[in-house]
Amino acid sequence: MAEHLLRCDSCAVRHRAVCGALERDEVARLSAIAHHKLLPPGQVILHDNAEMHYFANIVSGVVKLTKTLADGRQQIVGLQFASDFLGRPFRANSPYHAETVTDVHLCTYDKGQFERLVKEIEGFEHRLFQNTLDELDSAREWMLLLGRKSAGEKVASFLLMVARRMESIGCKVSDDPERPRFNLPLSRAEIADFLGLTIETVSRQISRMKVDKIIALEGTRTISILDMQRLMAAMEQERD
Amino acid sequence: MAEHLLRCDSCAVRHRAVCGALERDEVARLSAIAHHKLLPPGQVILHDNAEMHYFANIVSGVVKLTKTLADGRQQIVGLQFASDFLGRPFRANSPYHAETVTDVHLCTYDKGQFERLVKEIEGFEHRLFQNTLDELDSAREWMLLLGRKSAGEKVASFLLMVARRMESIGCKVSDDPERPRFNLPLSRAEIADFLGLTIETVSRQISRMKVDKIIALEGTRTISILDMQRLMAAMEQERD
DNA sequence: TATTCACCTTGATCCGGCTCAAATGCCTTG
DNA sequence: CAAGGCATTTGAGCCGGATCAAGGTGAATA
Repeated sequence: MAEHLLRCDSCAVRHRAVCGALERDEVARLSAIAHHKLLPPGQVILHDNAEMHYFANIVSGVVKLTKTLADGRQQIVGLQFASDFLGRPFRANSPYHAETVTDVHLCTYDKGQFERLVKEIEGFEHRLFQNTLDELDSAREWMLLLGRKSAGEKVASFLLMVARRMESIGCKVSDDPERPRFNLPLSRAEIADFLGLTIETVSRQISRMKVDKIIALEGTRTISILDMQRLMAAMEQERD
Repeated sequence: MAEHLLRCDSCAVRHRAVCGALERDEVARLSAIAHHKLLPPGQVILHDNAEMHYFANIVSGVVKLTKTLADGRQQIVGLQFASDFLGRPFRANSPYHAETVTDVHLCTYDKGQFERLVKEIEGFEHRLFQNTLDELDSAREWMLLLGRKSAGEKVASFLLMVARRMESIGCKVSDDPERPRFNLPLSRAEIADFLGLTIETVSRQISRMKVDKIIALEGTRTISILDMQRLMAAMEQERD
């Protein structure tokens, strides 16, 4: 656990991610109890059902939430990006496992202190609640994907989701909105675990999209979307 | 829409399902704004992305939440039983479709009045928040099932989930905890949509469990679990 | 430059669950 | 009780994605 602990002094901008509706002095109160942690890839943040001792904002990097069956089959049940919140207010533990996917910069808060602030600051819990509703929406969106989409549709949906997320946190490599270019944060194995597929199937679908000139690869992690129209068509839209 | 509207006068017990931590007089305030609705099976409660005009407690019956792809493939993303809450506080609309599965008795609240009460009553929003965290946990549990479990494991998990839910709301038919007996609220088609399978596969798995003497059927909807041990083994446990 | 090792791709084969088709309940209505 | 109509079961065959098995690639180390 080679974690660096730094004083949090100047990340108020990031704190707004959790508490956008809060007043300036309330953000300051949050900053006052925050510490920073820098974690390498593959670091376990939270063991299955273990007690959680802190909350955190992701300042940069990607965290995966996973669930695993007794025989080792694994499913990624959530992906958290910069500005996402990590932790379950007023719950002792969580029924899943959280692990860094890339280098991750966390802004952490002691559980007790944080929960006290949540109670004291008007509208704070409301905001966390709305965050959780968003997470629930994404989870259900992903249930539709897992239950009903083909391998090709799954991979297309995944690439679009990552492109959108990377765009929104300013991690895109290119500037052309019609031809996004970005670094995949996940390995093929992790993509497979997210989509309910095998590594081989993911690889084959990506290769096919490359042959079809829908995407281009540089190395294995940098992806350019060449034909947004066809990528979106490959995803199969929702009705209504 | 053959809906019956009744005055809600004596369902304070049910209201506690939403607001268990509330004081007696606060429950009374909730009762004061409540109306009852009786809906037949197959009734749409909420269209995809439509605006929602009310909140509701389910007093009895089962409601399914579904998402559908453009070509008609459907996935059930949530099942709500008696005492569950329906609606998204402070959200205008929902990205899914809600429909009755059985006869459903709803205790409904006008959106505006309800949200006013949520703001006024100390701890009410907190409780709704915790409910939503539970829903998020179930959704993620189901993602593991959809992405990584085999057909047999899916059906076993489903039967156990329904048995547990029916038990907890007092809808069991038999009293032997080792040999639960209950009426399946869902058709084979709905089970398939819940598990990401086809009708035929669901039917075959159920038939196999019948042959294996793990369960017994009376008609097509009444199920007895004969061998809880083997049913739980068939489900494949989670690690940790 | 060579070596290693982890990750990724590609090929060949297999199989679980899907599709298509038909038969069998089971409830409803006359 | 018969007839009709839906839900469910059962069968036969197929196919998408899994599995098994080599290769290829690229970054880190020697």
